[in-house]
Amino acid sequence: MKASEFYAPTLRAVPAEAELISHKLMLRAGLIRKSAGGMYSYLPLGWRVMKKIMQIIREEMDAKGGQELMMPITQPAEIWQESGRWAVYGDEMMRMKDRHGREFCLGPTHEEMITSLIRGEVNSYKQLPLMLYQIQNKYRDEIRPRFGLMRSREFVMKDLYSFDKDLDGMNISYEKMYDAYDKIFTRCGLKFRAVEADNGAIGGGHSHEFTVLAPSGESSIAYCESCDYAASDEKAELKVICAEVEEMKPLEKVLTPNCHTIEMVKNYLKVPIEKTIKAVAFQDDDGRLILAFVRGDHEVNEIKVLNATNALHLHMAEDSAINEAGGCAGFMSPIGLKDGAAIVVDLTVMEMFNAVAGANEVDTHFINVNPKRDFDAEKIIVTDIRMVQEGDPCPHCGKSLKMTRGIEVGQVFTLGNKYSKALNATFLDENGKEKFFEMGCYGIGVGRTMAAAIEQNNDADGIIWTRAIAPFEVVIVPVNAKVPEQLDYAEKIYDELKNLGVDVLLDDRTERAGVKFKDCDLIGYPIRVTISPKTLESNSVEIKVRRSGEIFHFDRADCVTKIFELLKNL
RNA sequence: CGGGGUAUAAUUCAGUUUGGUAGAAUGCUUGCUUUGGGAGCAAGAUGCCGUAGGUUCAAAUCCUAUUGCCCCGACCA
Repeated sequence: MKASEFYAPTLRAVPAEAELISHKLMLRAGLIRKSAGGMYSYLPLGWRVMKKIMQIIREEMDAKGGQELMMPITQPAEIWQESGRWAVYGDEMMRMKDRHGREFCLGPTHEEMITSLIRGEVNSYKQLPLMLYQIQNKYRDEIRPRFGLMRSREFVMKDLYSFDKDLDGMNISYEKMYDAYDKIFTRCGLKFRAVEADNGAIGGGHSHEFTVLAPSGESSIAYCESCDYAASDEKAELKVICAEVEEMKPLEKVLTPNCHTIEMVKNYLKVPIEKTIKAVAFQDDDGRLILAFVRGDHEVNEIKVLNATNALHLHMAEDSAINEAGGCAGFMSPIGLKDGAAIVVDLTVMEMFNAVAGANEVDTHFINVNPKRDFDAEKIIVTDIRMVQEGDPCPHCGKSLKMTRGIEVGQVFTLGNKYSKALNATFLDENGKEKFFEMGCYGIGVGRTMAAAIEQNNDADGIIWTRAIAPFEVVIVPVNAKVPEQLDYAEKIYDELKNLGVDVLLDDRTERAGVKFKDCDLIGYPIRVTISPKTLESNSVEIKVRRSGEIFHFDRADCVTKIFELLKNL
């Protein structure tokens, strides 16, 4: 490809709409343009990257036995009504009617579609397992689209669905996909983690989110550097932290005037924060009071509290509800509460000795609280309800966990028979017995993967592509394309590289050298080959590696081979 | 849906307070010079001042409504 004929409009000024580095660079480098909130055109340069990522995905899907197909974007309401999700999906679904008034939606996902396609056609265990996928636009009318391709309303997604005859088969399919995802994101040159996720209401199986590590990401994760454990902050399991065993002293009430925060209590009583017990009061939708207790330096994880109490939603409790239960805001204690409130105590709290806790009276705290002795075991729920913190021990290997932020680029999920059951999709097993398919679904956000790659690989000058997904692997720059010797020389190297199968761009534009260099850095081609009067004179070429900034001078005779070798490590 | 911001040239932004002929830089076109890190000189083209009402002799500017976009939050997974 010749740059003089290639449509790659770069911008000098940073568009005002972009906040995120990757978003700014995608606009400046001419990869994408916005048409409406959360809707983007992919320009030739951006689409080249998308196609390379899709190709990697296809190769890895096919390697696991996946078969590509293509389903309609527009889906009839009936199948969604059948699964019960037409009503549930809400405003996030883009809906429309045809001229006859029939209802349709633009597919936010394709479980219903693929299941209705399979049922009736696949009716024997002999046809299983089956893995079908497509790469297609998805539509989700997000409340707040943001960060360019990170959260958009129309986006390219690879979605694969697996069908198995039993749970063992389903788990094998899951493992295959997990492995494929690992290979895909590794090939894309991303630093990522497979993060343990909870699949909530769907239940029954496993779920992992593949998360690219980036400070700008929307999800927060805890991970271990010593083993491969990683989990989202809300899902990270935590082990008990045992305090040193002490002799239990008698429980005692002390006055703590105006000390309604842990910080104040700690300072007033001059005790370390690890010796205090903190209370957080919630109410659920039914008005039930839920009291959560964690160590003073810990934070309550609302999701875990939710799960421990089977509540649907939590909000901060009204003072009146606290008083009714016999408590006192700011001085809450599990000791001496009336029945009715759910009391959830973190595991670590139970291991504390001679601690400080509220006394359910104004300006009063207990000292020498020993939960094992003083809490009424019958009335409390003891479980892990704290939020993970940097330095917490890894549940797998015990080393310190680290916290980071990340971008979720893919997810693998087992569905069991949720959809096959809802849509009555069955087959006959070895015994002639009718069974529901055991399914799994596996998605990758292609645009988000591109954005994440940029987010993770850039500098002040622009993008730094990994060779595998770079729009071009090599760019050849004759510093003055008006000089025939330079252009001829460049064209010969261009042809030779092309013959070797290298994806190469010849920047034959008659721009000044500075403009071309700036564009090269901005767009981020892994290797730049410069042709100038100096290199012509010595019959050589100058090579610049974008990522390292290294500069090499190769003889004309073997430069093509050397460039080819260099590429292998990029 | 709540809070905040914003809308003027292809892009980034002045101009709005105090109403009076639409501005700059970059980009674009043409010519000459220049050619290893976003060149110089000269000549150009480019605007429903988001939209709709209102006030006024006169509105980019004041008033009302409305819409788009950006950020924070809630919601959703």
